Amino acid sequence: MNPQHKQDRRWTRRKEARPAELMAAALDLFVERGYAATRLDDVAARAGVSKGTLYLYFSSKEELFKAVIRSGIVPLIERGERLLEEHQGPAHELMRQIVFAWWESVGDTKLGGIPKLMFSECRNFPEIGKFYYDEVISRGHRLMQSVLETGMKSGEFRSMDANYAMRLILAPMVYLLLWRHSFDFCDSKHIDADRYLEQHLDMITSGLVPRSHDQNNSSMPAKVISMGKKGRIR
Amino acid sequence: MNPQHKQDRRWTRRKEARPAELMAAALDLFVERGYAATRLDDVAARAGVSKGTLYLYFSSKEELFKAVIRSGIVPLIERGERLLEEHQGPAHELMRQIVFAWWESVGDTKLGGIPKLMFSECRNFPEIGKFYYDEVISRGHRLMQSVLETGMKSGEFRSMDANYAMRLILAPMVYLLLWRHSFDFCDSKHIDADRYLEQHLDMITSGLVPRSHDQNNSSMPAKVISMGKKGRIR
DNA sequence: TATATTACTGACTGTTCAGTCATTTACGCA
DNA sequence: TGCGTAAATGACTGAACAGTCAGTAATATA
Repeated sequence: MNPQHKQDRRWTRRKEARPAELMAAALDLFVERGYAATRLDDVAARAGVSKGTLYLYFSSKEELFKAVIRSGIVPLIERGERLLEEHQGPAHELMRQIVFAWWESVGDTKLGGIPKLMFSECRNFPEIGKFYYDEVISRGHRLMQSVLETGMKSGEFRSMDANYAMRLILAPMVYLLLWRHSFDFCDSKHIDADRYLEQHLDMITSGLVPRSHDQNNSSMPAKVISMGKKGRIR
Repeated sequence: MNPQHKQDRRWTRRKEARPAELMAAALDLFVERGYAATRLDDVAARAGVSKGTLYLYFSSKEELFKAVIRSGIVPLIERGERLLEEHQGPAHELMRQIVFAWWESVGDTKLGGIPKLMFSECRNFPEIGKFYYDEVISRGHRLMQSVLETGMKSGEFRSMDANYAMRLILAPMVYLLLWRHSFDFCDSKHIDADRYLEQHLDMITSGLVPRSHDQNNSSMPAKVISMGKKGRIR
């Protein structure tokens, strides 16, 4: 009836929605192809606008990239920090909670592509790299290190260098993410993330070596193993 | 005296040496800037030739990239496999040996940039990614998994899923490499690789939880910790 | 020393793509 | 209903760069 029906219009004004849509499209493509190989024409097309419109909202490709990173991760790290503040009870429980919460909200999500992107591009964009390091990585590090230190103080964990331990616990988690976004497509044995994380938690708490009475064996006690030629455990 | 002295020549013929020099230059620049951001003019310049010469030896940028990857890693994985064949004695010793040999010959070397490169680019070059996966990653995986299975059979390690354990042991190693080639420059606390690897070996063998008599504590036994809500240890 | 061969050069081409801007279209408001 | 303005367009520009090739200079051979 109405000759000016919505369908007739070549486009509509949607000032409010554009930035978020453009950022979502950009995240998809950056993750899929990497920064350099992503064309802004494609980003615009996926967001349903023309390239000119993109430039109304972002002044350059680099600014768009920054915005994507910023908006993707700020809320997440804050959530982790809240978990730490509010937690009561044993440290290993908190650790477990953080590991799986992180996987559900980042790893198993589109956002999981951001760390991969940052690892790939941070040398080409040191400024963004520094931003990501300060706002995400270092805060994540501090978070996990606090958990460990709490556990060591209470005697729940044996005492060791918390800085290195923190890195060794986070490494397999981040590595899983990177793997998913790079070589997973080659891998015939697809990794079950829950099982991987479960076994990770198990290994770092129990170690590879059998507990004293678990079964007979010819192995040396753990202490000796850890004191090889370069033994440096302070 | 001699008017045709070597210094007077604009260039000399060095057919044999060119490919290796070009590949070395390319490795440097690919690692430093990534694949897309590396210009072939710069590669040629660093190798002391013109771009035309580069094309005498490599038919395209992608072919050059492949050649760099291929020549860098083939010898290394073979060395690891030889270690496994020849080894006598406890598995943890072999593991230790592999970890540090790998670090010395790859991690602490220009070659250490290759894994970073491959993680960054393998989605853009699936063919090269597949090649790298088949020739390097899967062989590395098989190697470490054999070590673990040997140790489990002898009772030196407690039995668990060797595929996942293998990944969890390799992850912090590769992660260290990736870190070095990306965020390390942001990090005020530079990681001491030996110490990191040492603590890694220690943690996976001994775990975080204190041994029975180490000290009093309020922690739960390790078995309980590993059997949380999603317990899936087969 | 003269000639043939080929490693090497570097200016050139064609393409791709970030970023621009004159024009067109939607829409709030009088 | 028409007018002003702001949103959106898409053809265009200029720079960067992979890949080419006609020409040049080093070296082998005679």
